[in-house]
Amino acid sequence: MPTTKPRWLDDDEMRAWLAYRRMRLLLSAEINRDLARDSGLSEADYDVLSNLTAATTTTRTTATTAGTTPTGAADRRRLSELAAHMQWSKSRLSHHITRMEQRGLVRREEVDGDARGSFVVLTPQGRETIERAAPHHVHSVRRHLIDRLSPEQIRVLGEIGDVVLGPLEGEGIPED
Amino acid sequence: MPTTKPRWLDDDEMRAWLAYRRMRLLLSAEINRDLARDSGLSEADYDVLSNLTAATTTTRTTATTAGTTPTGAADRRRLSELAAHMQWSKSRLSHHITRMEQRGLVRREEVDGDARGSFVVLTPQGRETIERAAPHHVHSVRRHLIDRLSPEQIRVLGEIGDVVLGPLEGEGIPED
DNA sequence: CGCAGGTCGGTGACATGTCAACCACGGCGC
DNA sequence: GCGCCGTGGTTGACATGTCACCGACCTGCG
Repeated sequence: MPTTKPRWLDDDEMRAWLAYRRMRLLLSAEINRDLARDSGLSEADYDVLSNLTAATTTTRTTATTAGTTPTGAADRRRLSELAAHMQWSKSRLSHHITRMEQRGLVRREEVDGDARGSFVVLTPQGRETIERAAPHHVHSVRRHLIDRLSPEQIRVLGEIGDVVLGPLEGEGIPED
Repeated sequence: MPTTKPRWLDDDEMRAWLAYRRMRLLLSAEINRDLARDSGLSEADYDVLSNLTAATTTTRTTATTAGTTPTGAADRRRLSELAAHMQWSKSRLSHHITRMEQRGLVRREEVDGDARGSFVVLTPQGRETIERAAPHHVHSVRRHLIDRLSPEQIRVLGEIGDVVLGPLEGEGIPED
C-alpha cells in the first residue's frame, strides 16, 4: 500500500500502460471477430481445442499451431490437468467443456483408475474444426499483431512477458 | 485468408504472442484483484470514474491518474461521448452506468438542448471513491508491470501499441 | 410544413466467467 | 475397517458483455 504520495506514471509509462490496455480491448476484439467469422469459434473454444491437439503432437504451448496429427495420438487430457495447463479455473473449464460438448466438439470420457475424474476427448468433428481454423487464425494473428512488429519489438515483447509473468505464474488462478 | 500454406509462428513470434495472451489472462486478473480488494471497484468501474474526473482536469487519457480537482469542475459527460472515448459500445456503457448508479457512484442527468441524450455525472461519493482508489491502483500497476520493466521495454511497449492500434482505432467497437 | 433517415440511449435475451458450496471418491493413519 | 482429509469435478446464483432491436428525438430537404 502506498503510505506516502503515489508516484504517478510519467508520459512514457502512461503510454506503455495505455498500449497494454488498448491492445487488450481492441486487438483481442479484432482477432476474436476474425475467429468467429472464419471458423465459428470463440477464443476460448480455440484454446481448448488446440490444447487438445497439442497434447498429441510435440509440445505446443499455445493456440496458434495445429499441424496434421501423427498416428496413434491420444487427443485426450484430464480436466484438471488441462485447466492447470491453461491456467483456467476448474469451474470455468467445466462449464466451457459442457458447452463445447453440446456442440459436438469434444466429449467427456471416464477414467479407468479413478472414478472421480474424467477426460476431455477431441471428437473427429473437433479435430476437423481446429485444423480448418488454425491457418486462418495464424493469419489473423499475423495480420493484426506479429507482422506489424519489427524483430526487435517481437523480442522485447517476449522479454516483457517473461519479466512480468514470472512472479505471477506461481500464484495461478484464484482457483475455486 | 490464407490461400496457400500458412506461415506458422516461429519461436520468437510464438513467445511474443504467448506473452501477450498470458499477460491478458494473468496480469489483468492480478491487477483487478488488487483493485477489488483495495477499493471495491472493478476495472470497468475505475475506468468510468477516472474518465469522469479526467474530464475535469487537464486532458487525461487513461485511468491511472486522479489528482485533486480544480474548482468549478464539470464532472459530467455525455454517454455517447464517453462511450466513444473509452471505445466501449453504448450498450455496455448504458448497462454499466445503470449498475454504478445503483451503487451511488454516478448519476444520470438530462441534457438541456437535447431530449434524447443524458449526462453521466460523478457523485460526491464517486469522486471520493476514485480519489481514494487511485494511489493504490497506480501502486498496483507499478508493482505488477511498470516497475518490472526497463526504460527500453517501456518505450518499446509504447511503440508496439502505436503500431498495432493505429489501424484499429478507426474501426472502433462493433458498435451496436 | 412534414417526413426520411440518422443519432442517443435503453432493454431483454443470451453467452461467458466467477464464487462458493457441494458431492463422491481415493488414500492414509490407526 | 474406519474416520478424515485432500482431490477432481459439478452446479447454481450472480456479474458482466454482446447482440439485436426498439423508441424517442433531431435535422435536412422538398
